[in-house]
Amino acid sequence: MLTIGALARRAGSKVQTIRYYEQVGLLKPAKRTTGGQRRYGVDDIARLTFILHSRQFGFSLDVIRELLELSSGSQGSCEPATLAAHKQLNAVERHLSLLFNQKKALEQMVKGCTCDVVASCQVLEGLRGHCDGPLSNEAFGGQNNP
Amino acid sequence: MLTIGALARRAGSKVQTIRYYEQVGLLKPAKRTTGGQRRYGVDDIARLTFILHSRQFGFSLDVIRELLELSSGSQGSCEPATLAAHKQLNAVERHLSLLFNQKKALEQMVKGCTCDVVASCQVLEGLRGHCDGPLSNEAFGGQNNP
DNA sequence: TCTCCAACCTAAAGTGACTGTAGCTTATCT
DNA sequence: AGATAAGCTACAGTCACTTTAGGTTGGAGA
Repeated sequence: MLTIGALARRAGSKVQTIRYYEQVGLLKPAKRTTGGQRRYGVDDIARLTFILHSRQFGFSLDVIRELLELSSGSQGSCEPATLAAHKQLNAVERHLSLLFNQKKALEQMVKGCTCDVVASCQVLEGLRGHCDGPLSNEAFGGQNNP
Repeated sequence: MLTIGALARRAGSKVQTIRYYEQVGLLKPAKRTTGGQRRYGVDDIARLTFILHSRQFGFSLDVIRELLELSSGSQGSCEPATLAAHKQLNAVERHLSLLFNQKKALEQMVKGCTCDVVASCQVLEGLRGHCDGPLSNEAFGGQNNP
């Protein structure tokens, strides 16, 4: 039986995060000592690990809730899981291309600025939007509603 | 003189966002009609545009506040701006590599899953962490404290 | 002039996924 | 028995908005 601190060290999370996951129903209410302290077993380690891994993949807590339920029964189709993974992959790819454009535009801005006074600073000019190059809106793929 | 709705359409933001930016002090309190409605001029368009552009680069509102102040005076060094841009570039690059690893791991997971039952689903297995491949923690570059 | 209604207003709460704080209690070690 | 690390709850704070509720204004058509 692990204390909450030991579980946190084991799984690589923070104590508060574990309490938070219990609070929002991702972890089942832990067993308690007579004094009211939480104690955890092997199942709890596995469940927390599942959640933390899923978070690293970027899944939302709501999706993780579904994945946990799916994973706990061993019967039935895994389609919801693969569907969620596909969706997440798409989201990550969209996010990636957005960030990549940010990176390119920032690089241009930083490279372009050889000045040292505000009046002619390429960075500030870029932010003002008085330029046609890769700093214009189009650099971001014209995504208004993400 | 533009209404808040016209300004929003012009600059490509939402009405609520404009009011929010005023509330947190990024936009100066707008002129008002006798009835209390906001009216905007050319300066306001420029300032809002600056903010929106900066947000597209991923700058936080606090940083944008500084950039605005810097930009409004034309004297002085632009070093704080280039410094902020460098920092932002670094942050974007870190974020990119994290996302790239997420993408690779998700692709592996999705590609690997040819099953259709929960018991042998590669996606769920990957989340459980019972595998050594690119789905393990190392796939994320071991970044615990970002 | 009257009426209508889209567009405006404020204040406050909600979002996601935690993190931090205050003030107290428990478990363990010596 | 006393010290103290680690635990507990409840609630506020973070960021950058978004949503909601309930009321008011401005301009256009009849």
